Amino acid sequence: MRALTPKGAATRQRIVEGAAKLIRDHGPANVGLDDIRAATTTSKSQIFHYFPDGKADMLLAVAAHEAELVLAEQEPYLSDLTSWAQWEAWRDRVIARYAAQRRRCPLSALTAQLGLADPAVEGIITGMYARWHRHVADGVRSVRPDADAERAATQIIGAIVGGATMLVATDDIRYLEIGLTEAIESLKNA
Amino acid sequence: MRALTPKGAATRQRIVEGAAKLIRDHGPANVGLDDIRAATTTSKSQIFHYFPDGKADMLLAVAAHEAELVLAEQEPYLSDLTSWAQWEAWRDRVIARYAAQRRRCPLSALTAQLGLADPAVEGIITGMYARWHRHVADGVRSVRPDADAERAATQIIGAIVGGATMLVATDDIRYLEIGLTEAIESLKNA
DNA sequence: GGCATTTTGGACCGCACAGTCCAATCCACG
DNA sequence: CGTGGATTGGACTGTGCGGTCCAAAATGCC
Repeated sequence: MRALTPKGAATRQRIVEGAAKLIRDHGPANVGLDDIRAATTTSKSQIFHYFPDGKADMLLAVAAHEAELVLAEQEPYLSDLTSWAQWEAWRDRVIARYAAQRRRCPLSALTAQLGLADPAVEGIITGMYARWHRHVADGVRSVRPDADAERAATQIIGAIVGGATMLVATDDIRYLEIGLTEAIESLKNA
Repeated sequence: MRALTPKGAATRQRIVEGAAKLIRDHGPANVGLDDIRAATTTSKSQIFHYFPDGKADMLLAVAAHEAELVLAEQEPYLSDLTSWAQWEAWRDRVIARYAAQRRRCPLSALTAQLGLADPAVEGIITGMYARWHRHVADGVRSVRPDADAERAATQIIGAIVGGATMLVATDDIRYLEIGLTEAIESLKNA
């Protein structure tokens, strides 16, 4: 891929963000290139110009964008889980975020839908979870040096993913609220 | 819908089960009517004969079938969580089951993919979760009469769903193992 | 056995949608 | 300015797939 002029880069960006939003709102299965074209005021040729391998190529960029978003949304807390107060601020931020987005959930769209077919997307997802896991495990170590940090991080992330999945499936936020709260609680009492 | 002769009922059943298996293996998005036709040695007209409203109609039957399966797999333990030994047997059964099916997961296919578009399928799913929740809450009450049974059941089911989702996404069983084990553990120490 | 109904086969239709192509325009740089 | 590459518009193509249709075979019923 040759150099991209500022204008080109902006167009590419507009496509990725527009597509990401559509996919979040309607699910990957219900979003066609024409929808993306319409929502981003671009033309077919632009999509294929910036994503030579077509839709799969673009979905890869969307996945990377969304994976970044999932972690970015949790900052600055996620990188600094060094006190119980920070842990609680993080938990509240996560819950508030998911309560707000409700079913438009980048995490669920990524994990449960985008990653299914394409191994490349799968790689992005596992990478995202690895980074997430590392942050949480670091946090565990700083408040509970004696605990099994890997195990605790696995439990906590599992609770969030379960909560997000149930939120999308049943529109009920309690699975996330209770699951995450209890996971942190059990860490405190370890 | 008029009466169905035994032969007709058998064909209908064959279609539902064949479709369910294909969907479990390849995901709803990657299964077409022709695949189902081929896998069940039926013809297009049979599918539309037994499911007049077409694919959506058939997916509804598949969803009901799979929802039944998810709960049936957990029996006889799920209906009789009256001692810690039963709880542990149930936990082991659930983990073994998911470890065996790995990514071919009826629960995830239902929750994260089938239910997205069709409100009728969504109803089946919420009904399934309601039944599941009731069983688990009953179990909690019988071993921990003092605990908040609704809250505990929510936590436990959330952990399983999270574990199943992560199993599909990353092929890692530990999210389920650890999540479910710790959720039950925290119930014991409540 | 004969009539009605259900069941089955498979050709056919139409559309949605990813992907192609080429000509028109914009822009950087000499 | 003028030239070449980047960018854009949009018509067009091919096809995969859900859905329709009708006629033939099997089955149930009296």
